[in-house]
Amino acid sequence: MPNNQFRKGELYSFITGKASTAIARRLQKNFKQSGLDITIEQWSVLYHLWKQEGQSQQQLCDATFRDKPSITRLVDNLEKLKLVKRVPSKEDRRINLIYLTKEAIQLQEKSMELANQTLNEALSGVTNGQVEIAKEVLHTVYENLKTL
Amino acid sequence: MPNNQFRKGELYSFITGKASTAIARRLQKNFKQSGLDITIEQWSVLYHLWKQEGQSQQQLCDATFRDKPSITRLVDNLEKLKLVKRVPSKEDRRINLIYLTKEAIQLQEKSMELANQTLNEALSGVTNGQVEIAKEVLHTVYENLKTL
DNA sequence: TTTATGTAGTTGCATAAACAACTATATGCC
DNA sequence: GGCATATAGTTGTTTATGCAACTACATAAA
Repeated sequence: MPNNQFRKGELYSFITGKASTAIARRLQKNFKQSGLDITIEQWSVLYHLWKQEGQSQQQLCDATFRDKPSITRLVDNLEKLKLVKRVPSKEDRRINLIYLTKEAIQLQEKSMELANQTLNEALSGVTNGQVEIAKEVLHTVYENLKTL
Repeated sequence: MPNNQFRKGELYSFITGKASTAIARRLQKNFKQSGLDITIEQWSVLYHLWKQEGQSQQQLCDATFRDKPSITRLVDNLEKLKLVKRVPSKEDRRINLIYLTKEAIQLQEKSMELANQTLNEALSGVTNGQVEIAKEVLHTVYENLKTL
């Protein structure tokens, strides 16, 4: 393990993920200031449904890297907010397909604009080349660890 | 904003922090397998106390990027586990100084070893140069956003 | 057809986070 | 000294996560 010694120094910031916490908080704050009353966790589910609605809860688990109970409850809360609807699949009665309401569809544009704006605040002073490498590293880390 | 268009592509992975979630889960799993019965959040507080004990709760807030209620409750739980003790400051009676118990001191070596091992699992296949750049980017993001 | 096994989703419980409201102590100014 | 203001920490409420245990349905083999 040749890199071992080198790497020991600053494991803390990697493990605790202060940067992503900071981005999440800032996005939440920007949502609030614009009168958008959803959590970032709820937004992260909507994000995948905007790309493709009618996904099963299991598909949302895989897409958002959450376990099944987490998605059950996020969908519960999104349903209470009248942003999504559970529709039982006709082919497989175990499955709920999740569909967006009109209200949720209307949230897409504004919230994606806020997300982009937040990301630009976050990455101010960072070059595209650096961003690319950071993305690669984070992706590799995720790939290395995603399998339980 | 010349980089705007470029950056829009993959905001999602940045914002949701799947990589740091994955590291945190893996470390938690490695703790459990070694019979270490603490959460990563508790570990992150102990981490700063191992470097310097007798810090105030406010100092721990700053160090761990958490708000005061979060630290109050983490210290509550660490106290229940008999890993730390609150000692009222004699100079300023508003302040609690947090000290480690013998049990907590004994946890340091094993848990840091597991943290290093987890980080090496996470960074397998990533070069030192890439890690350095990723660290810089994450640090810049944190600096850009840390002020509420 | 029955039985075993796997998959989708839910519920209970403990821990943690964000935010607002609160208490107690300290500090600085009149 | 007395009052305003700031700081340290706590408590309540809502939302979210991780894990284990559970129900319901599907599939494949005996």
